[in-house]
Amino acid sequence: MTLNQLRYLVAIVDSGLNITLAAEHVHATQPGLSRQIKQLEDELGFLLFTRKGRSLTSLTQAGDHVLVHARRLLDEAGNIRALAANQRGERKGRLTLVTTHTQARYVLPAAIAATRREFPAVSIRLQPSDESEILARLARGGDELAVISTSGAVPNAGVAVPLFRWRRVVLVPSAHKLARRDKPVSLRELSALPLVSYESSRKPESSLRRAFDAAKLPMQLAMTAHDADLIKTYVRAGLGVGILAEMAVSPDDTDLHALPAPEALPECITWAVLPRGRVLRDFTLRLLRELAPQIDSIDVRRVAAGNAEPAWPKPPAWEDLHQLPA
Amino acid sequence: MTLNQLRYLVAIVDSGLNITLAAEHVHATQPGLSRQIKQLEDELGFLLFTRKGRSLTSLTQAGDHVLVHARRLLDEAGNIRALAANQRGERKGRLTLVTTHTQARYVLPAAIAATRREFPAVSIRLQPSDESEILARLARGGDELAVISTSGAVPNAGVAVPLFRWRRVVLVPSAHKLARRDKPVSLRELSALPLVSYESSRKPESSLRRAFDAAKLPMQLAMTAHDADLIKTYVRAGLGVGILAEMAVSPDDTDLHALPAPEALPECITWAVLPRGRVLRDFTLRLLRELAPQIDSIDVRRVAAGNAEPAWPKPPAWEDLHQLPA
DNA sequence: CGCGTTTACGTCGTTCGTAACGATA
DNA sequence: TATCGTTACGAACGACGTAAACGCG
Repeated sequence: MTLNQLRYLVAIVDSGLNITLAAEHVHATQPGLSRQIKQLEDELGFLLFTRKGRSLTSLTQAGDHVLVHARRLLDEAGNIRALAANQRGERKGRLTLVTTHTQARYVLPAAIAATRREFPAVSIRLQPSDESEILARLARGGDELAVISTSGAVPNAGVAVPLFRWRRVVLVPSAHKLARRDKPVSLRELSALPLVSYESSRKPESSLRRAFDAAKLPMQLAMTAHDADLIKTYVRAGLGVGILAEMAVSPDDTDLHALPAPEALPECITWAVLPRGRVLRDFTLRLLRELAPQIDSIDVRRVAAGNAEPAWPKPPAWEDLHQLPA
Repeated sequence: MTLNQLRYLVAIVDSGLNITLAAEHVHATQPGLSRQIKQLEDELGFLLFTRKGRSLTSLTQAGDHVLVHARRLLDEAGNIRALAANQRGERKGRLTLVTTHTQARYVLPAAIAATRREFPAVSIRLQPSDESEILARLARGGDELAVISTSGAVPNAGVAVPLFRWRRVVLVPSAHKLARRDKPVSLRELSALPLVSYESSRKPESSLRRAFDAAKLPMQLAMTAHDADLIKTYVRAGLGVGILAEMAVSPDDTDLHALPAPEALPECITWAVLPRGRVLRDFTLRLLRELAPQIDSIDVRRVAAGNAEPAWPKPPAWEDLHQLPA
């Protein structure tokens, strides 16, 4: 059993049992992987894969168990390497962060820019992903950091660090009658209007939907999109009233008007989620500090390593974080 | 970075920074270890050890961090090997269990004998250890299983499985006046007598001591020992009244008489403590089943692997477990 | 026939043990 | 001088890549 054999094992699984593809991912040749897997199977004394003819069809049950431990083992190897890179002040590396479109488009750019200014040699890859897939991806390993929002609840995966609080806004074209309102919009008023919002609002557990349900009011979803820009576009087109995150309205949107959402729509929190037990590179911490200045980096390291229980300060409101610089 | 390099690293640390000694432990030569460590240091880019002249004086701070992850990594490698051994029905192996004298002498023999009958090729090593050191040893890894007692509280290390409940007995020579008593002994009566008990009774947190403190009665410890047999010997010699675990009285002790301890002395629980996240060999589970028939082996596997929260049945009383066979 | 896996073969690198050397208390 | 770590050397093994063969759709 060698580190490489285990690396090959997970590479093959992560490549959908295609050894040739896996070989490219690990920068090796296909026969090399085939042989190492066979040797590993010989050593362990049972088959890791079920085979049909010459190709792999699935993991055996035992192989599945081995895989779990192999991933953890390789995680620790990665931790040692990260530790070492930090120790010798290595300033280059890769930072994969998986998040939703709104975060990627409106929240992260400034923070990423600042991080890259300090670590120009770090290659940052942004992995846009569906709400539901993000935490699964993180659990599978490979990604360093997820940024997601919830309506208050702590995400139950990895180590969740609360970054900031934010509210929704009601977005209408400047010509819309609501644009000339000074008193807040009520949920009842919204109920009468066609709404344009995020795809996730379709889910029954969505906090938007739950707010309407709680008030026993119907909700008319005219259309949904994954993407705040699309929502704006359709609001401009007069398709309906936009409901979206306050971070997504920019001063450039002069043809649109944003109103505070009804109180009945709960405040949301944006979280950074780190894989549990992972050693963070310095630049990851740097990015985190940029996103949430109130967080102590030492604490993050301790909690992420599993050496302390989380006790985070209450996250500031997005508005407060971004009023001064604007 | 290879598995061997990390193995050598922990071997050297566990051998007190003596490379020659470590080399014997891992069945390799001393120059081999020296070189591999040097290569590892080269690859990581910093020193793992501080050196004075040619010999190692301590781990560097970074080395200490690496060590933590190296141990976890090797644990996972061990898990894979254990998994494989189970999978192919391997019936030989090693089971190191660390425990106190009373457990080793009076509780474990029957269970170990039964396990060895089923797994004759398994070499079981019993590691007697001080109460306080047991959990530390377990955390350091290497041992598969600890068996310890508490007065109710769940040991806060690894995965604790409650095996059985037991009470203390008051042990006197047959000629002692207490031997002809039929009503229970009170704490007040004991308070007037010189006691012979376990070494651990000297600690302020000992449940024996706390019982006396709670009753505001003085406690006279005539002598203490680690060892139930020694306690019996000194009880025979008339040094005082023995206070010991009910498991430690055997029917052969015809010259001694055991009375139930006062109600004020709380019931104790004997626990099996498993390292968290470890894959258990079949024979380890077999031993556990022998010690605590009420425990479901599948549950133990799940909880030990960290895939479930513990929900153990209430452990039976030692007396009930052993009345029928006796 | 093309895709993907296995088998065959030769090379290169690496690890390891033996043995000699060096430093230290 | 005994103990422990480092350096030197040579042998053996093992991993890897190239190239060709094999099955399956």
